[in-house]
Amino acid sequence: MEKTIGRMSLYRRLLLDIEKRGASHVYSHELARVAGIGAAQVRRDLMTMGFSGSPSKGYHVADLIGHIGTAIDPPEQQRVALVGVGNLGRAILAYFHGRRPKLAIVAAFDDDSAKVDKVVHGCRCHPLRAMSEIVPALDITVGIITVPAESAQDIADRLVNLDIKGILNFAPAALRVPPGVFVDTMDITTALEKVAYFARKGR
Amino acid sequence: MEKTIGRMSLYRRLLLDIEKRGASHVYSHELARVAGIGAAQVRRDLMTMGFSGSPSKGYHVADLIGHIGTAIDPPEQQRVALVGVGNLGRAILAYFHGRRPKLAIVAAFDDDSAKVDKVVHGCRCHPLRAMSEIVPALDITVGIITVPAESAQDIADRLVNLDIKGILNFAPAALRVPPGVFVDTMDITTALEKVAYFARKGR
DNA sequence: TGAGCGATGTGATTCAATTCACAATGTGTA
DNA sequence: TACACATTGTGAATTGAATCACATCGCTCA
Repeated sequence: MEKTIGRMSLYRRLLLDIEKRGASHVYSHELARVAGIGAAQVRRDLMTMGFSGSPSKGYHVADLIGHIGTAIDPPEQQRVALVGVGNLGRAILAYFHGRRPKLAIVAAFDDDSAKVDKVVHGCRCHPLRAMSEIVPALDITVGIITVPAESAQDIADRLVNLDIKGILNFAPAALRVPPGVFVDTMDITTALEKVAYFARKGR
Repeated sequence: MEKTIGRMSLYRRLLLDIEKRGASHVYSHELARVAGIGAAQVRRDLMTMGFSGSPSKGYHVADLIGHIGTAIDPPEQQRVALVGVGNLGRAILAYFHGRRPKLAIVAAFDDDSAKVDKVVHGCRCHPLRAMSEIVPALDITVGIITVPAESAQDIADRLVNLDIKGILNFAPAALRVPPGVFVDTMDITTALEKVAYFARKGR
């Protein structure tokens, strides 16, 4: 079901597009085509999420968008901290700045004195030591790790101690966390090596 | 087997660390622990790659590093183009700059006139129209897409026409490419939404 | 030398994700 | 109304990854 959740966010983006084009209904095979997957996959996903369409009209676009929202959006604002204000950290701050009111990066942390107390893309940068105060105060439940591999585990441990429940990790390191904390690692180096490999070998 | 290839790159990083600490051999359960997975998984992966250890000594670290290298590294330099020199594009250029001689980003493309002909983190930025000349001239086989979602499919089509065989896509869009072209999409928004979801709901 | 121990290598199994295939259903048409 | 059609919803089959479990091997030590 984890994969299904991941696709919901994609479906919603595609549906917003479709809605903008003025269509009120969409067939599973249409949504599948733009999502680049099979129609059965789409129907299975929507079934898993408890959404029904009607035979011969398909799925009601606006309803489905709403349904996805209630299923995957936080009911009220969910707050995120970003640790490591390097190039990648700044890119992520820039990307999310003001984009999702419901899912906002509200604090950044970095020990580089050139960055501390600066406001980067709408987000103030604090020293690492301030984490233990700011994370609980702002009720932050998700962390984004964009520090070098060597410090990633240490940062993860500290975030876990501060009761963070989800981590999006960009460091090329396998984080170990206790059960109950969800981690997704996006390892860009590994991804590029994999793409390069299959570009050479095929499949 | 795609997953196995993806883990090889991780194993190598961990093994380099282990080697640095002076160990000449490593057990599957040790490697598994630092990789955050099961020991059987590690053995299965190494078996898939045709590497053998010895019972009671484990795997020879230096040999294994070498074996992984010949398995997943390009025999000679493989060249990569990056399209879209925004915040994320720059972060990726900075990260890979000079890091992998065998897998080098050798050209960047962007139509923003403030960027064209500038050298960004060791990589010259060309206008998009120059792609059709530069990509074949430099024998580039892999593309990284860091443009907004709207233009991602267009860029992918152009790269495919220029005979690129692998694409690492950061745009939140499902790219459609002909068979024989490998695509990996790293959708940061979707990933963050997924992490936020499981941070709230658990598992 | 040979018995015991702790690894590896791997067939068999489990588990999850995807795809198939078709009965059930709503819509349009005559 | 009744029929034909295209689509949904979903059990069943398939695929693929991860895990289990154990026969086998190589050291070590008595």
